[in-house]
Amino acid sequence: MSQVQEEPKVAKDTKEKILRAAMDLMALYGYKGASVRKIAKAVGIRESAIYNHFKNKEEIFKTILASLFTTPFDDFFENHPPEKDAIEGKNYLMKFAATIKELSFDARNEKLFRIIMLEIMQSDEVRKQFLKYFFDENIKKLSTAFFVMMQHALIRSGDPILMAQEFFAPLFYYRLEITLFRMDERPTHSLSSIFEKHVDFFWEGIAL
Amino acid sequence: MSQVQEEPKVAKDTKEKILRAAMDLMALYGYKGASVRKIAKAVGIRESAIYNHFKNKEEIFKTILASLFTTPFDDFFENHPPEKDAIEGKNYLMKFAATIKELSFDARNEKLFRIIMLEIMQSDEVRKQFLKYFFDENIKKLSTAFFVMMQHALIRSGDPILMAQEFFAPLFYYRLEITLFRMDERPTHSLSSIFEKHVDFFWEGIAL
DNA sequence: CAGCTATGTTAACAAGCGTTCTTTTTAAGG
DNA sequence: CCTTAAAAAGAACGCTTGTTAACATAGCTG
Repeated sequence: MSQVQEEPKVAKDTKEKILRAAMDLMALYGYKGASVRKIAKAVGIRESAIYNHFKNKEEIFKTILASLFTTPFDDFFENHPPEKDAIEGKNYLMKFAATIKELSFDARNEKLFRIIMLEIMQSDEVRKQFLKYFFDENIKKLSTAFFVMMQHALIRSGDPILMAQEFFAPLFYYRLEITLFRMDERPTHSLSSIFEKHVDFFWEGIAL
Repeated sequence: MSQVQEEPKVAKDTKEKILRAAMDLMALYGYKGASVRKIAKAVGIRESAIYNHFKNKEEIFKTILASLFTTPFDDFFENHPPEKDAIEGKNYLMKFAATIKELSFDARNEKLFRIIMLEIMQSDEVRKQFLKYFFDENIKKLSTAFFVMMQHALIRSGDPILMAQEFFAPLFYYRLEITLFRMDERPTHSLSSIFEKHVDFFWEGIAL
């Protein structure tokens, strides 16, 4: 019995340690700056031991990438399908902004965002995924929400996609600002209410 | 006669060639990826000859940086001081957006923007300058414009700084989108009218 | 023309990189 | 206890990196 957990315990442990260390270092120094030796040292093993767990450095990065773009937004739209919940109007937008805000102040998501920003101009894969999530899918879902709001005469009519971009862009902008502030250890508490302010301002501009 | 151009001709020539080559390569591969040897090869000299013109690689980068953040926005606000011209209302915003649009489709500025985005998480100096220009100064000037518009009852009242951020963020977002699209050789002509659309949408939200 | 300075080449350095090979250590199962 | 396989260490490889030193070659200035 116990056929379920057949895998070697320690191995999986260090494999995850490697991924965690690699993620930390890449979030700090980028793909190139996070050398195999530095990663190994952070884990507490020799660099050659890394190759017992990963084919090469790129595979480490690929593995991290795979976890990079999962769930952050999918989760929201699954729990709050625009077709149904967008009726809430401003409240729906507030919930969305609150999600972004949460992510902005979450340590793990901060690391992921850093890696994305560090490699977005270098890695085709990162850029592809970024465009897919941050521009295409996200905007598409949000535009559905605005379309629904228009149908229910909650907001003025117009191009839902443009509206979605206009709504999302400042959120992205503030999120980037927080990350950059934090890198210089500048305080970010003044930015903590900016997401709500954005929704207030935006809603006032579109509400009927 | 011709007393004007007293300086050594060839020297300044190659020094500028080095800067240009370094800028090209750094815009493509980042600071680390643009090795001294690659730069030298692009210029057509040996890597050691570089050190006749610059103390080290970092000095090359610093020199480029110094030219990075000059004038793009300063020019606009000098030619269109918000205290005087913001009376134009929507037209003023349209002019500002047009400037961003121009920069987005200008080859040289594209390179500068790439370098900024590539090094913003790595170089303290780049980040500092970026925050100064793209967030602080820019927003401050724009907020003056909105303040003037409020005084003249062209737009609804509110926090001018928030309004400036809300106006600028989508411009930045679209500009980033264009750069990313172009890296994948995706067409950007569909984005050429987005700046005007943004102004239209935004103005409708704040106009009285 | 001699000499100086600027600019270039050639060669080399120490260090770091990703990766591979061989050997040793560790842990588990029959 | 012995076998076996996994995981780690150690050493080395070929390569690239930034930088320096020694030397050559111009071109201008006296």
